[in-house]
Formats: sequence, structure tokens, C-alpha cells
Amino acid sequence: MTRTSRKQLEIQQREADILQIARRMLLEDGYEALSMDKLAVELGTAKGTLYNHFPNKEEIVLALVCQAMQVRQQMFGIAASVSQKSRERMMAIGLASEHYVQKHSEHFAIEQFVSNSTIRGKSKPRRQELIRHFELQCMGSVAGVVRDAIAVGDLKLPSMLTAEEIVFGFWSITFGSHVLTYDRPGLNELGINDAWRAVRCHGCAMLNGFNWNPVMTFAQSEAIFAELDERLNILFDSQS
Amino acid sequence: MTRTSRKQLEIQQREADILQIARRMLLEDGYEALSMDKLAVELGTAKGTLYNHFPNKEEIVLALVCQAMQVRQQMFGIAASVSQKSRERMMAIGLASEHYVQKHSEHFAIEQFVSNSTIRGKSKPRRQELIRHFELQCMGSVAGVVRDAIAVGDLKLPSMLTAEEIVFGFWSITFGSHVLTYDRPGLNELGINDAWRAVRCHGCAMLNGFNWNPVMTFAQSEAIFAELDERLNILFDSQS
DNA sequence: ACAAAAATTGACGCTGCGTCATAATTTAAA
DNA sequence: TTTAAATTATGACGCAGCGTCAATTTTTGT
Repeated sequence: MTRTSRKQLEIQQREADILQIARRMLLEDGYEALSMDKLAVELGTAKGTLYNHFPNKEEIVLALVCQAMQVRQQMFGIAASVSQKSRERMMAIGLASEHYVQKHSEHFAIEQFVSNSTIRGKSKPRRQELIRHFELQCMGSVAGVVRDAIAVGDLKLPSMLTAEEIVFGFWSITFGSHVLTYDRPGLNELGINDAWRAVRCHGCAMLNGFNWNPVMTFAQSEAIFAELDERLNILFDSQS
Repeated sequence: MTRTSRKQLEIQQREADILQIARRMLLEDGYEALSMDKLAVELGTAKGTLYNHFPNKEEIVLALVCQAMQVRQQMFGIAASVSQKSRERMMAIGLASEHYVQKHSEHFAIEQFVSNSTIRGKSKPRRQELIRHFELQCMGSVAGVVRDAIAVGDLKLPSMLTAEEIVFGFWSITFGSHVLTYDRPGLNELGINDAWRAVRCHGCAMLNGFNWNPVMTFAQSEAIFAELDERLNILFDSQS
């Protein structure tokens, strides 16, 4: 019994090691630099052993993406419950996303690898579902806030849109801005001094444009963001 | 003289052929499927000849990206001049972007390959500058509209933001939504029935949130979008 | 203790990128 | 037209990476 579990643990531990090393390689030198041969050498085993854990290179990357999305999803969940007021909850989720990109950029960067590439198709359905699951949960967190806002009367759903389509808009602007900010070199030299604050302002403008109560100025919005940020930092720190 | 130019033309023609074939390969089967060997076979020359035209694989992709961005930039330029009213010009650029993704998806898809990848670094500075140039021109088209709007009094620039940061917000939402729409499978099954219209609504909400005159309802906005779309289609068609 | 099952190994086949010495072709001058 | 120099074309080669598999070692269960 003790021997079984020892071997089991050894294998589990190695899986974690593999992911750790793979993540470092990816972040240091990009997707091309992730080599199964080198990974095996660094792990201290033969290459064949790697393939007992993952059927191919893509699955390793996908596993890392799963880890990343899980972190994100947890942060979204926390953010969605940081306040009672629907608009503040929405803002908090935006902040969580910002926080995720800035303080967990190792995860965010890895999410990016998969969004474009041919990686998706080569993985087992199992992992695809998992990723979809986390995506759905993130979507769900935000959609919940929207529905609550409608129920409470803070937001009147435009006849043209579903609640999910409202979410999609905010998803787009945060996703878009974070991708642009993260891997576009030299936005600063284009007159974009503080992309993060700019996006918060745009989010505020959009919320105002939907008449999401309480409507507020950018200055008021920034003050609330500051408060929320403090509260979130405490929650996030206590989490990890 | 005739013989020189004949050889010259033959070489130019081949460069176009290379790009044509490479584009098809990329679109059909993704980045991994772009093989220099196969490309040479299909071109009907030896592999070495390819390397007389492009120093490496990445340069080919970058060349395709340049073509793509040039198309986009031209469409933006046309859109920015389709109306006198600043808000309509802004909407037109959004439409142009939508049009670009939908009707020139072969170019849009190729832009995506380069945004993440390790491709960027491996190319000659010359090509990097060219890409930056087109990016600047697109940015410039939109920033021009914003500045005009401010000058005319349609928009009051918030004290917190620069004109370029305003552009950045709209860039983010269009870029983000188009990437999400294009390569996220099954948005429809998430309750997002018409992502395109949703984004137009969000854009409208954002413009309203900035008090960009004339403020309008989503329904009014859609009507104007329809008009603009007609006008743009004529212009775009006559262009190509 | 021992046989069956599971895990490990690393050489092997294959594909792909980029190079380079050699060959073919084009250009330009005599 | 002839011919030498310059340009262009060729494809075999070196190298690296992915995934496989038969042979070997280790673990498990009896």
C-alpha cells in the first residue's frame, strides 16, 4: 500500500514538474523553444517517459492553459462577490482581469499561445471540454452580474441584446485591450500613456451608455476602482 | 533591354506566386502546414530559389501580413471620409473593420498569425517598419476623426484621456470582438446570437457614454449603420 | 518468490529548415 | 558573334525536433 502510493505520488509529482519546466521554457523563449527533447533532459528522464504523461506537445500546452484559466476563473468568482452593487461588481471583474494580466502574466501569456494557433485541434476532447468549462464559468460569473442588475433594476436590458451579448461587449474590450497592451510593443510612443486607466474609462463610458445605475463620471469611477482594488487585493492575497 | 525586363518580370511574378501559394497553405491548414519544401514543389522550383526571394519562412508570413494591413489601412481611409459628421465617420470605421473581417477574412486570418508568435523577431527591420507604418496609418485615420470631433465640438475630450487613448478604447473593442468572433468556436451556443450587431451596440453605447454628438438610441444607430454600409459597399467595390 | 503488469529507455524513422558548392543561365563588353 | 563575369537555380547535406516501439527494468499482486 505504501509502495503503491509512493509510485503514484512520484508520477503525480513528475507531471507537475513537467508543467513547471514547460511553462518556464514557453515564457522564456516562446512556443518554438518548447522542445520535448530538452524538456526530457531537464526533467532527467528519457523522452519516452514524457509521452506516458502527455500524448503530444500540444497537450502540455493545453494543460498549462487549463491551469491558467482556472486561476482566472477563481479571480472572477471572487470579484463578482466583492460588492452588493451590480455596477461595482461589474467594475470589480474588470479589475480582476487587469490584475490577472499584471500579476499573473505567466498565466495570461500562456493563454495567448493557444488562442491563435493550431494547438487547439490536436488535443484530446477531454481537455477541450475542460477549457470550455472554465470559459463558461467566467462567462457565467459576468452574466450573473448582468442578470442581477436587470433584476434589481440597475440596468434595463436593451431590446436588441441578450444578457450574454452584453457580457460579450465587456469581454471584447477587456480581452482586446489586454492583448494589445501585453504584446504590442511601444503603445506608449503612440500617445497612449496609461492604457489600463484608459480602458477603465472606456468601461465606465460603456456602462454609462447602457444607463447602468448609478451613472457616474470618470473621476467618481476611478475613486470606486481604487476602493475595489484595495478590497480585491486583500481577497486575492489571502487566496494564494 | 527586352530580355532584362523579361527576367525581372519573371522574378517579380514568382514572388507574387510564392505569396499566393503560401497564403493558401496558411489558410487551409494553419501555420505548421506552411512548409518550404512543399511550397517549392508547388511552385515548381528548387527550394534554394525560394531563399533568393525570402531569407526565411517568417519573412514570407510577414510579407503576407503587410499585404493584409495595407488592405485594411485603405479601407479605414475610405471609411473615414465617407461622411462629414464625426460620429458617423467613427461608425464607418467600425463598419470597415467588420467588413474587413467578414469579406477579407483571408487577410484578417493572416494578421492573427503574427500577433502572438515568435514570428515577429525573426524578420528584417525593413519589414517591421512597414508593418508599424500601416499600423500607424490606421491609428492615424481614427485619431484624425477624434481630433476633428473635438475641434467641431461633437466631443469634449475628458480631462483624463488623450485623443489616442480614446482611439485605443475603440481599437480594443473592435479588435477584441473580432478576434473572439473569428476564432472562438460556438459563441452562438453561449447566447450570443449576433456578435456583430452586439458590438455595434456596444460601440454606440460607448460613444453615448462619451457624449459624442449626436447621442442616439441603438435603433437609430442601426439605421445609420445600414445607410453607411450601403455607401461603403459601393466605395469598397469600386476600389477593388 | 515469482509471474504478470506497468513504466522506462533511447535508438530510429520521418519531416522540416536553411546552407552551400556546383551547375545553368543571363548580362555586358569586346 | 564570342566570351568572360555576374546572376540565378539546384538539390544533397547537416542539423534539430516530434513521436514510436521493441527491448529492458521496475513495480505490483499473489
